[in-house]
Amino acid sequence: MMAKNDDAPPSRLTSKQTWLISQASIRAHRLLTGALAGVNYRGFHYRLLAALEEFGPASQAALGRRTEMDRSDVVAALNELDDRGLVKRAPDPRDSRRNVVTITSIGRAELKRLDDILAAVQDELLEPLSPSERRHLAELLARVVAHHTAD
Amino acid sequence: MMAKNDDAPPSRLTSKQTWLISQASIRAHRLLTGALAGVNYRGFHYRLLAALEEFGPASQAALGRRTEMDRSDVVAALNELDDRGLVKRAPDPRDSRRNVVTITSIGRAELKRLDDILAAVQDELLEPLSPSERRHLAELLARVVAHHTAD
DNA sequence: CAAATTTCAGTTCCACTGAGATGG
DNA sequence: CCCATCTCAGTGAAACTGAAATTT
Repeated sequence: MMAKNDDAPPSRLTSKQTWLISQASIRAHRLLTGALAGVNYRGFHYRLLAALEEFGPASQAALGRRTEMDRSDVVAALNELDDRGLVKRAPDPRDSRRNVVTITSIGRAELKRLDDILAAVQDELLEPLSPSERRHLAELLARVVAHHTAD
Repeated sequence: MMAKNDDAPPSRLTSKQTWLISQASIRAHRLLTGALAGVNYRGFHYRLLAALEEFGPASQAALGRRTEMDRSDVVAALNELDDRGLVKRAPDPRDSRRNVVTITSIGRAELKRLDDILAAVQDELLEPLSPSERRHLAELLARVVAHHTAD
């Protein structure tokens, strides 16, 4: 007997906004991790570099809060960035419990390179949408996210 | 020294659609798993019941394809549904490699109950959006997802 | 003494892989 | 012989937990 098309998901799922968001997120995640893996980075590397470049030197605990990473994972990720010379760690003279983490000039250059790569990912993800539709999507999502974000 | 607000994510992230989608997906996932956990279900239970109710009795392999679940996980999830009397498994008389899985009347009743719960979740997730905005969001996401879905 | 930071080691959860048994 | 199915056991990654050491 011929193989039927037995891989279509049930319409109960496909009609739900939660499902659409989840599917879109899976696709976005794939594009993103794929693009970063191509240049030997992971998402949290970018998040850490972005936080350091925007807010300046910070403790590891503060970086964890900003990037929503676990304290243990921050340690490991910073080890890797340190090994590549993208960040520097130094003891905080004002609070010796802390390390002050600073982005290096190499780190800034790499961040710029990653910016370009991620911009291309945004473009690829939203290819079927017009510029105004992309803005509208972002605005709607931002309102949903803000509404469910506790302060 | 006063604690600064050191938990805001970098704008490099918050401005990216991939980030917004991912954040929205995390929120949606939380609402969904929370609501289902409240009545002792998991997402894949609903997906399996929905597939069975829409497409009729199916083999476990086919269910795995439809619900995008791993073959191993389908086995475990069906064991649970079977234990609760929501599905029945019987050997396929036409192909004895297969089990034919059928939803029971109890299963249908439970699916209805879950439908109501999930409808409430959609509503809660999209609370800040008007009906027409919700439709627009769904339409934009559907186009993005379709574009990145291989046939 | 209570709280915060860095770090390591261990746990838990999930998705997936491999392989055996059965059968088409 | 090759492929599909069901099942279980095991692997590996990711996020988190606990606790120790240090300092505020």
